Amino acid sequence: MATISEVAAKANVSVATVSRVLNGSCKVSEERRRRVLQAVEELQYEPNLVGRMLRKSETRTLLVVFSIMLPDLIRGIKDAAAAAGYEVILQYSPGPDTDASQFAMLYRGMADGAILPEIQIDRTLLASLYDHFTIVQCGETTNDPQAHVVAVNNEEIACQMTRYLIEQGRKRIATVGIGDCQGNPAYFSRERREGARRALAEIGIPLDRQLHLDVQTGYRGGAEAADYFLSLPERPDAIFCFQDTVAVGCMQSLRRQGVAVPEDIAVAGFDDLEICRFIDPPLTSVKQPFYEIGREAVRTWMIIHHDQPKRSIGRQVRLAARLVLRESTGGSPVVVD
Amino acid sequence: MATISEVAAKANVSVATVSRVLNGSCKVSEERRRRVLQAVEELQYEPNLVGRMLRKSETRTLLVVFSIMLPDLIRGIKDAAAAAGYEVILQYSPGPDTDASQFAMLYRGMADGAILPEIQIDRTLLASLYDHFTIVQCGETTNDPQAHVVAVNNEEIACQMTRYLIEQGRKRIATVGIGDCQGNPAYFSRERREGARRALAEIGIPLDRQLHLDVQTGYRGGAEAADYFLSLPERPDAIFCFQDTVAVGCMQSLRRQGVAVPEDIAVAGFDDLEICRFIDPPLTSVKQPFYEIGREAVRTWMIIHHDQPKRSIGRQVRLAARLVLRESTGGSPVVVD
DNA sequence: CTTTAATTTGTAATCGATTTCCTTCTATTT
DNA sequence: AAATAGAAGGAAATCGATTACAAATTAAAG
Repeated sequence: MATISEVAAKANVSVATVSRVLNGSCKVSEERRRRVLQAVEELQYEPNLVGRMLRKSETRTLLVVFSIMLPDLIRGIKDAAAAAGYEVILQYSPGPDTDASQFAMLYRGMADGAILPEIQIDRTLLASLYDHFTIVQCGETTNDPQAHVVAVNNEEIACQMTRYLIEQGRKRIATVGIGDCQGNPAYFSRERREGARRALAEIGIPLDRQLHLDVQTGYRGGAEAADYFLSLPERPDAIFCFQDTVAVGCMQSLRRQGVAVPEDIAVAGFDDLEICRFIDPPLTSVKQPFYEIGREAVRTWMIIHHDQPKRSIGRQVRLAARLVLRESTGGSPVVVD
Repeated sequence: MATISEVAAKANVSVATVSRVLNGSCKVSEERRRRVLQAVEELQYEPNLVGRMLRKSETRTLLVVFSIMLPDLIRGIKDAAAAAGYEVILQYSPGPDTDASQFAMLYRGMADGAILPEIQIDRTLLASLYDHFTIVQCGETTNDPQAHVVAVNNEEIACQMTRYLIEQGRKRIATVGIGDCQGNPAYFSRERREGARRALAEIGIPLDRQLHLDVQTGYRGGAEAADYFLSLPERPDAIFCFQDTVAVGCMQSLRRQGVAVPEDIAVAGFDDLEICRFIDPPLTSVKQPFYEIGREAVRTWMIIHHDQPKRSIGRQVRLAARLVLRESTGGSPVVVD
């Protein structure tokens, strides 16, 4: 790989001139500019990012730590970052709790800040990240007024979904949320459950503790939830899972035990992953605008990073989601806006 | 974030001494070492990777460009990289063809080399990558003897799967491979198809061109394949898809059109993703040892990078896969080693 | 008690880029 | 033709770490 001095030597100019040609400060004569560009071409020169980062004390790189792969969200992040001249580096953090090791890139100066999509993380660790860097969370929410969050309006859309289930004649409506290792529900689960509670309250049904539990993310968690509900003396007639993978696992376990979906128990999910259309019965879900969430998260990051005095009020963006109705909840399949 | 000079100032030593304490060259007096470690502790100092990379002209970072998310594979890569003292940065490259922009990190000096899991990529681009960097491919294969590849023995295991389908009484066995935008099949598809061909040849059935096609990766490709097969005058009685997502899409389309799986048509997949156990009927598949593939890919990278003269013979590692038999192919569900 | 060897420590160069500062050159004005 | 303003380009500092080399200190040997 060629360096700037090799380009300078080949073009017979100083390194300063090469840098000026490539970075726009346009006080370079046409003749020299041509020579430089030709040398760049011939040597296939690409400026070394490490050198630039060091000199500028800025990496122009965003760290994205994700726990579940949402292609549209990643695309939204990448597109918005590219538009702002930033690189993106991804870190995969499996498991319900994200630990400090995932942020080594941040602490060691390889990124200017981070976007945390759908990440559950210890409050203390999160606070220390906020102290040192610009951090934007998305998907997962929080009640911390200083946090920067981009997410859908969980409570509202969960309320709508629950109302829809009620319209379909369901009365014993269960919910399955996502919890971390210690069994604390994710904050988005609380919001969604609150929406469900509100819809039930509207028709005078109080919250039945038995019908609401939190599991770990993934198919297995859904299967466990189904087994639990089937063990109850009074089974639910609808199960609203706060993630599609959980709903898929739930449906599988119900079917295996001879329970018909949606006839005996309706099942709804959340996220509207592609799999929803490809399982049997197709799964009713909540479509999150993942691409827009990713894009907004980066825009928010840019705003905070450039304009914001440290540790002021958090910026919280809520986007609209919509119901996607399919066969798993009975009724006729439509998309409700 | 503190720098090495701040640590040096606080400990009242030179920066060289701080570096020596932290990098092991152990000729530092106990007294000074203690002072340095205390300053490091108090300032929460973490060496800046950008500075280190520049000085050492080495990033100790691997770029991983992936097109489909395989958690175990990523874990295998991360674990092996960490064991060798390397960082990993992920890049997501959706779509069937990976273009040069995904490798900017490499060309701009942010990584020493790359691992390419399940990546389909233009030969010319790949060759130019091999010219400049240490590259290891995994999952996807190639017939280039200079390439470094870690993968399962596709032909052998596909042959076994096809034999199993034949044992189950199937005779018209179709295959669905993965192709890129131009319709060229991925190399792993060719290998798997050759295995299927061999198994059919063993019982005297010649290859029927009509029964073998390539689609784009994902559920939709599988649905398209199913539609095509159902349009044939003589339908197949088994469909062997070379990716699980394709098989899932295929089954959905078959079911929607009233075709019973496995009674009318058996379906088998490849990869043994978690979803296989959670759809109905559970999907027979080929279990790839993804964690080991990731680990071997990194080990291979290290060997090539440190020992190898440029552009010598490629290192090709083949690992064993095994059949996972479930209801989608009839028969009794078992795992065959 | 000196001389020499061994060990520890600090100074300064280095990696590749950007940018400040200063010099050189050209063009304009009087 | 001289004076001055303005433009263009080069030399050198800078970012944060590592490390070769030189200097300083200590230990060992005579």
